[in-house]
Parts: sequence; structure tokens; C-alpha cells
Amino acid sequence: MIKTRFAPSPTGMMHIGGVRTALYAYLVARKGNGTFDLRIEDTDRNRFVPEAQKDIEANLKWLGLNFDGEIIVQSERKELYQKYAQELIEKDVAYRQEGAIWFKMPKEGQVKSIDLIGEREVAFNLAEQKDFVLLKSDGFPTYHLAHVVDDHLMETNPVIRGDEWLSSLPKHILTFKALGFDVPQYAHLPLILGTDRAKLSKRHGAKGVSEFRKDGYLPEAILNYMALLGWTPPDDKEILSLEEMIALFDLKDVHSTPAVFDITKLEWMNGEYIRQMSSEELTKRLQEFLVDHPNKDRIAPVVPLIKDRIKKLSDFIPLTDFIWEKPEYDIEVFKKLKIQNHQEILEKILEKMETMKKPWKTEVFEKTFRDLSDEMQVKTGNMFQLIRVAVSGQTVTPPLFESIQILGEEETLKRIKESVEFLQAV
RNA sequence: GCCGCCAUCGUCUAGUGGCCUAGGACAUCGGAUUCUCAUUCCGAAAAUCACGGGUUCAAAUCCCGUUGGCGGUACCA
Repeated sequence: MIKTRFAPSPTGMMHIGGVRTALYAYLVARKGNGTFDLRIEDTDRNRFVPEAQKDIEANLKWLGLNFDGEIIVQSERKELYQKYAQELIEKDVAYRQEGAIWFKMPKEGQVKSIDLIGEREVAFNLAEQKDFVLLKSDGFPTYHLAHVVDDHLMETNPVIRGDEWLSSLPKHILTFKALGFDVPQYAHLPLILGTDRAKLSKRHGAKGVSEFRKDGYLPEAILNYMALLGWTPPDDKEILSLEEMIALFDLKDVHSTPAVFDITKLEWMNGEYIRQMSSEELTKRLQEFLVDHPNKDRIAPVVPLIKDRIKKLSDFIPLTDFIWEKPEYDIEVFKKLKIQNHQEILEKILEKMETMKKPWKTEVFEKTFRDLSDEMQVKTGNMFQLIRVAVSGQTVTPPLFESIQILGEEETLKRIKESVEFLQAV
């Protein structure tokens, strides 16, 4: 029976490295028709952050990494650890000193283990190991005791955790044995590094998952990208749904080499997911994302125009602002255009627009101004760019004619007039 | 310091003794398409496979050593 768990400590907001640990544990459980649980390791009362647990739960939910049983909170089961610590004293493998209970490390021999990652054998000489604390003087267990007790009781197998735990593996194996428990299999995941090549951690200042969410990243893109940080699916397909990952994932294919977290590729992948989405779906996602946006109920027609142009949901805002708000004209923007007799041309454009039959059809609109540019001997692209600036105040927008159609005839005329007035004023 | 893990393009990686004058993806740089920006499509550049020694007819792939990076060395997790 496969049972895995994600066991974060609530010492800060859930960070991106935790996503991969949780994801791999989740994949192993789902693939093996096993269970995936959540355990909160809150035995360090000094570093405890009250909001952290909620943050972890919310992010797991957002990511779609649903756990099965009740959440296990270590601080609620202190007596349990105390009982086992006492048992170890009675077995004479532990002793009390200055209010804490210490594990007596044997000083001879070796502890070996085959790690599931890379199927490598790791060995530790006991001569180099020191006694360690099982139960702190405040009555809380250390990670070492809590891990052994909980993962035994939860029947966790395999134990999936970060590589930073590998060094303390002999402590754990010996504790399992001293208590008469079966030692589970271990998978020590290679570390995820920052661009400075140091371990990515909250103490190191790694970004929290909720920040990625606020930045407009999609949960499926985050999951997909994180999965690839240390694992390659059998064929070279890179875009994988959670279901596909479950089908293909195998711990034996996980690399033993640390990987650098590269946000550029995450961004690309996020854009890839956005582009593959239907406009309806993207509209829905954007509306959920833009909770405070005053015009979020009117975005649907804009979505197809920006789908190929945004990498993150948040990119929607700067790209479409001009649609909902009056542009701020800047003479410098006009000056940078390839044509300079702005006013004259705009007046002609305005004349043309006023005579055009409503509603303006994009094809007709385009044809009309292509003809006008020929007539005026202005390059078509340059004229379009002038219209763009007059209508939006910007040199970069979604396709012009479609944008104008969304703006409406009246609003467009108004803006062209305003831009003419603006140019007269300066 | 000691212990442990790791070592292929800038980054993620393919590669498990011959198919590797090392393949893909992101990023970068060109070009095509185009009303801007993107998208899309082509193309280029980019790794003496960390280094040194073995083993072998043959090594990125196996062995040893060195170097480097990282992790651990807490009554933190």
C-alpha cells in the first residue's frame, strides 16, 4: 500500500520548492492508488507562524493537490511523542539530560540505505554520529522523533522529502529500529536552487506560492514546470496535465542532481497554457483573477484579442487599460512616430470616420484607411500607428480594428477629436 | 574542519559502452508572416560532456582520484 504525505512546517508562507515536494508525493500516491495526507510540523514554537497553515491549505487547494485524510497537527499529539520517548528510555537507548531526552547513538558500525532517487546506496559511519535530542525540554519532540513516530503511525511509505534530510537519515533509521518499527523506503529529492545556486527556501527569501498566484501564474503551469525540475517524462513531451503526470510519473526517473529554478521558463509555460485555453475558459480565469477590476464583466470580447499576447493573467491590465479608461496623451509618443504631420492626417481620418456607415466592420474599416493612406501617400503602417496612438495613447495595443470595434464608433470618434485638440494645444 | 550528496549548452534536460563530429526545451540572436506588440514558422549561435588517471578494440556513459558546488554538522525544520 502506497501512503505518502506532505509535511511542511508552518514557519512561513508555503514556498515554491514545497510545491514540488507536495506534487511528487501526490503523484506517487495517485499513481499507486494510495493515499496522500497533510501533516503540519509545528513543533518549533519559536518559529511558528499562525497564518502559515491556512496558507499551505489554501495553496494546496488552489494547485489541486487534494489530500485525503484529516490534517495531522503535531502540536496536538505531544503526549504521543512523550510516550515513545519514555519507551526509549526504558529500552535504555535514550536518556534524560537537562530536561531533554537524548538518543544514544551507537558508536560502531554503519547505517546503509538505498535511496529511491537514483537507487543509490548511501552509507554513514556511526563513529561520526552524535547523540541527539528526541524530546525538547519544552515537551515538544524534535523533527527526528516526530518524523519516526508519525510516519510509522501513518504507515507512510515511501517517505518523500528534501535532500537536506539525507544527513540525518541514520538518526531516523536507528530510531525506527529502536522502537521496533519497520523502516520505510526513502526518496530524498534533490534540492531546488535559486539563481545564486543556494538552496531555495523561505529563509533564503524564496517567493511564496500565493505571490505567484497574485502575479497571474496558473496552477497547472506551476505544477507542470515544477514537475520538470528534476524529472523528465519518458517521451520529450513537456506540457503535461496532472492526469498525464500521474500516468507517467515514477520516482526512479527523478534525477539526483539539484536544479536551478528559472522563472523565465515558467513564464513561457504559463503563456503556453493561456494560449491553449479556450477564450471562454480564459475569460473565466481572468474574471476570477481580476476580482477588483471595475470592468471585469465586460472583458469577454477583449479576451480573444489578448490571448496570444499575455504570459500571465496580470499582463491583461496594462494591455487593456486604454479600453476602459481615457488615454493620457503624451506628445513624446506622437513625436516618435514615423509621420509627423499628425494633426493634418488625423483631421482627414476623422472626416473619413464621420462619413463611414455604422456599425463599422473591421474589414471595411481597414480597407477604408488603406485606401486613405494610398490617397494621402502615407505608408499604411504609419497611418495605422497614428490611429493607434490617437485612440489609445500607446504604441502597443491589441489589433487596432478589433480594439476600435470594442470601443465603439462614438468613443473612437471622441478620442480622435480629443487627440486633435491635444495636438493643437501643444 | 568533518560527514554526505552532486557534476552534459546561460537554465531545465536526453543520454545506462559503439547509432554522439552530444539531441530537445527555455532564454539569446537572425529571418519570414504582420497595422504595433505578440503568436506562428524557419534558421543560427551555444556543452573540449568539471579536471586527471585508469578499464576497454571502443567511455559523456564503468572505476579511482582531484577540484568545484550544494546540503548537514541546533533542545530549527
